[in-house]
Amino acid sequence: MSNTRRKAIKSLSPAMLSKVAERFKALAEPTRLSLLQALQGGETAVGELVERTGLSLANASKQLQQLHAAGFVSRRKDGLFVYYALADDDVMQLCDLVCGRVRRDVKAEERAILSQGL
Amino acid sequence: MSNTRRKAIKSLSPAMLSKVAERFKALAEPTRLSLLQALQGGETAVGELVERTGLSLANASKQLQQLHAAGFVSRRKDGLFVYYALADDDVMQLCDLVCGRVRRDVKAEERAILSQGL
DNA sequence: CAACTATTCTTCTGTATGGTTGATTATTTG
DNA sequence: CAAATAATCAACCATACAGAAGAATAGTTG
Repeated sequence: MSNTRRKAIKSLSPAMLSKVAERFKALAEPTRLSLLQALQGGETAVGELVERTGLSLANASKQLQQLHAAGFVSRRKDGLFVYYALADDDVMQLCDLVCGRVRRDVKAEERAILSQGL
Repeated sequence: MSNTRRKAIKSLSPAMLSKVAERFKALAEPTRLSLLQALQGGETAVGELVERTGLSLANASKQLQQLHAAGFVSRRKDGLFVYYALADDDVMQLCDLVCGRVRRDVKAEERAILSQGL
């Protein structure tokens, strides 16, 4: 029996899979997520992001570059400052989806612990 | 577009950010994505997944465990076989979002190359 | 039980990368 | 020009992890 029923979702080429994985990888680090979070207020300079996140300047800069390479944030230089911003709202859609999962799981875990303590 | 109040991640705790990052990390590897892709046909045993993906048995098993730990796939043992399945359709929503981005970017790149050759 | 099969576990190696530190490049200002 | 500020770059270290190979486990069948 072979896979006769092909769904609307077509199989991606290995090259595509790599690119997709790369994008996910950019979101797979708490520090980068916190930067994205800090960017929700709108376009922000690196220094300000450092204050909001508590990251070191060098590290923040490095992680922002990765987010930029992955296409999740835009970059604009103006004078001494470099301003980053969320590239579009795909990012937040992604996070919302995952956050939903996490919240559900956390709640389930809490329930499990509670029922244990009875 | 009206200025619909976008429900954003409001200051997730570091612990939450870690959990979210972990979920993304599970999707940040081509091999795991290919396993998810192979699971689109429905519940499938490990051996069959190995055939579809070309992964080694040990590796496939390992990666499936990670996907399971992240809650993206379900696991059911029946006799000698272990059957995995997509846990829900969140996974595919996530992938579709990212695939959309990747496709757009690839096309943009193609255009860039074409316009260079003028 | 013993032989067999599907899966998982264990151990190992190479590589990728997060974060730090210090130097370096832009840009403005005196 | 030199000093000050914002950000990036470069080198480094420690850790994490994908993937391979072989041993071990669990369920099946005679």
